[in-house]
Parts: sequence; C-alpha cells; structure tokens
Amino acid sequence: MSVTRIPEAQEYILHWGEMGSHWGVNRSVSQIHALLYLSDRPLHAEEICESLSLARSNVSTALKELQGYNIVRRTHVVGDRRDHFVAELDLWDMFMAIVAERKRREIDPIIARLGELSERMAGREEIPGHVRQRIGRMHEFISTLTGWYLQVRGLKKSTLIALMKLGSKVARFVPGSSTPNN
Amino acid sequence: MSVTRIPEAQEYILHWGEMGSHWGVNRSVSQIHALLYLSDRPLHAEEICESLSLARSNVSTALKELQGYNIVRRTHVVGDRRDHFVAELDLWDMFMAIVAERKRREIDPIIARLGELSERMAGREEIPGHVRQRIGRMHEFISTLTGWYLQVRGLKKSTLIALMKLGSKVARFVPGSSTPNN
DNA sequence: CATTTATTTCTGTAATTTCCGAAATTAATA
DNA sequence: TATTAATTTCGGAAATTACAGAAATAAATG
Repeated sequence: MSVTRIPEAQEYILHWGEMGSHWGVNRSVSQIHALLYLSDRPLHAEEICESLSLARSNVSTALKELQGYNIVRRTHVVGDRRDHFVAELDLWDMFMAIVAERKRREIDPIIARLGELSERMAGREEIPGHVRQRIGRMHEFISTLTGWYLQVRGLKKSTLIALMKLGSKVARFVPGSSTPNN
Repeated sequence: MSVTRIPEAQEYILHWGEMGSHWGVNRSVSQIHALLYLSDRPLHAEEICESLSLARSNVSTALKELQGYNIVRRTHVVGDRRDHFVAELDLWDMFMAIVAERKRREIDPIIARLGELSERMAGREEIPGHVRQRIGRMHEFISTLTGWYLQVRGLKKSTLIALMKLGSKVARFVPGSSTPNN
C-alpha cells in the first residue's frame, strides 16, 4: 500500500513536482522522486504508474533520469524479478548529487562555450573592447564560482556541515573584514 | 548600432537564452539580458525588438521581469523621452540579485508549504512515522541551507570574495577536520 | 486639451515540451 | 530454445508555454 493514500503525502508529491518544473526538471521526474522519498520500501515501475497515474513508458524514462542524477537506485526484492527503486534518503548527499549533475549538464558546457568565444575574439581589433571584456569577465566569473564549488565539494561532509553551522562566523577568519555589513 | 552585428555577440546572446530556458527563465528574458550586458549604452525597447527580432509586447514583459530581478534598470537619455535600459555590469551583484529573487519566488514558498505540512501532521498517529519524519527532515534541510545563505549574504562583498578565494582552505578553521577528503 | 508617442494588457496562434500507447527489444524462466 | 514477462524506444496526441499583433492605457509635448 502506497503513501499516495495519505493526503499530506499527496500534497508533498504534487508540490515537489510543481517545484521541479520551475527549475528545469520534468514534473513526472520530480513527482516520482518525491514518491520514492516518502516510501519506506522499494517500489517497482508498475506501482509508481498506479500511484501517480502516469504511463508506464513515462515512468521508465523518468526513472532513468533519476538514476542519471544518482538520487535513485535500483534494488531487487527476493522472489520478484522486477526492478525496484529507492531514493537517496540522506538529503545532503541528494543535494550534492543534484548539484554535481546540473553542473555537468548545464554549467560545464557554458564555461567551455564562453572560453571558446573569448579565445576566438582575442586580439581582434574589429571587435569592440567592451564586448571582449564582458564576455571574458563572464567566463572568468563562472569559472571562479565553479572552481570554488569543486574545492568545497572535496571537503568531508562533516566539515561542510560544520562550516554551514558556522554561518557568517566564517568571516572571522578573513583578515580585515571587521565591519559586519556591506 | 547594436552589438548584434558581431557574430560572437550573437552567439553569446543565443547561448545565454538557451541556458536561461534550462533554469526556468524565459528565453526572451535571458536574451534581452545578454544583449544589454554586451551593450555599452542604454537601449530603448524598440532597439531591442529590432536587434533580437522580438515583438514589442514581448520585450516589454521581459524588461519588467528583468527589473523584477534587479539586474536591469531604467535610465533616461537626454533629448529622448523613451525609457532606456541598462544591465547590471558587476557580475557578483548580478549573481546575488538573481539568487535573492529566486529564493523569494521559489524557495520561500516551499519552506512555508513544508512547514505547514509538518505542522499539520504533527502527532497524528494514523500517519506513518517515516512520512512525518521525512517531510520534516526536508523542511529542516531546506530551512538550514536558506539560513546559511541569509547569513553569508549579509557579509561584505569583499569578505565573500576573499572567502571564495580561500576555497577549500576554509576547512582549516573547522576544528577536527584534519583529513582532507570524505 | 488635443495629439502624438511610449508602454502595457489581452487574446489567439505558434512552437515547444510532456506524456501516452503501441511496438520492439531485452531479460528470465522452464 | 520457446515462452512469458519486464523494460525501453518511438511516433504522435495533448497540454503547456512563449510569442506576435491588436487594442487599450498612460505619459508627454505643444
């Protein structure tokens, strides 16, 4: 019996689906994720179809997508040869997995593209300086942010959580940042 | 004369528009932003229409949206009573403005919703414990992340940049995180 | 105050994306 | 290897979203 019978779980699933679509994630994909997240046992595709009234094929595609994000994985249930699926339950790991995949899909190609553009424009006097500069700056900016992310991502989970709990207190360790605000 | 004549600028604009649509931002909106970012002078709506071959109405809506994000602002040019528009050129400020607005629109409502749900389920024995727990944990997780963001956001820009340049070295200030990796 | 010009709102259409159902493929058991 | 069941792929229908053009509103100048 599925969590779908619980009105609050239903709401959660619908809301999660809604949210996904505002961040470029297919609604079915995020709904299925929400369902698996709330389920206390592995579900097979058929069950997901029924619970969310989605087409079998749709569920198949969505599950592949979720596995691509590394936030859902296949398992097997004894005496049942169908694939079953469970969601990552550690929210920190889930979050990091999503960020990593979005970076790979969305950010890395942008950096590559901006890099090409910058290089292609370098030294060409017929192109206004401000255009070259601004595209260059954008490239630099995104690269810097991404570099920071890569470094921080390499830290232990516990360290990261400790840093987060520190909040704005981290500023104490930056020389010459005595005034608290902008 | 518009930057649109430069093939590299064109590419930048198209690519930027493409990217926007992967993050839940209307293509016209992000294209217009890219155009203004590359322009060295304020543009009026009509110019934008021509440069990007968009309908006047479309441009109007998009400009309102960009102003809502606080990354484009109106200006006036002497001897011309039309509104002109310029983009925020400081990429850090731009980034922070976008994050702030997306938080307001997308994250805050989620937190509110999850809070309601958690509260509504509290103590109701007929709802499985794991469902209550997991929705509760999600609420807590997103709230924590957001809390951290709010704190960090309050720091001086220079401090933030200094922290970023520190990269993974910030871990030094966390007690007992001597081992470098997960 | 009338006229011109800029801007926004509204509505129908076009384009894109999502999703279903059928067909094809793959895997598992006997 | 044949048979059955599970899964994936594919093409088109349905729904959503973006967009253009017209109409309405607002602002500015003479």
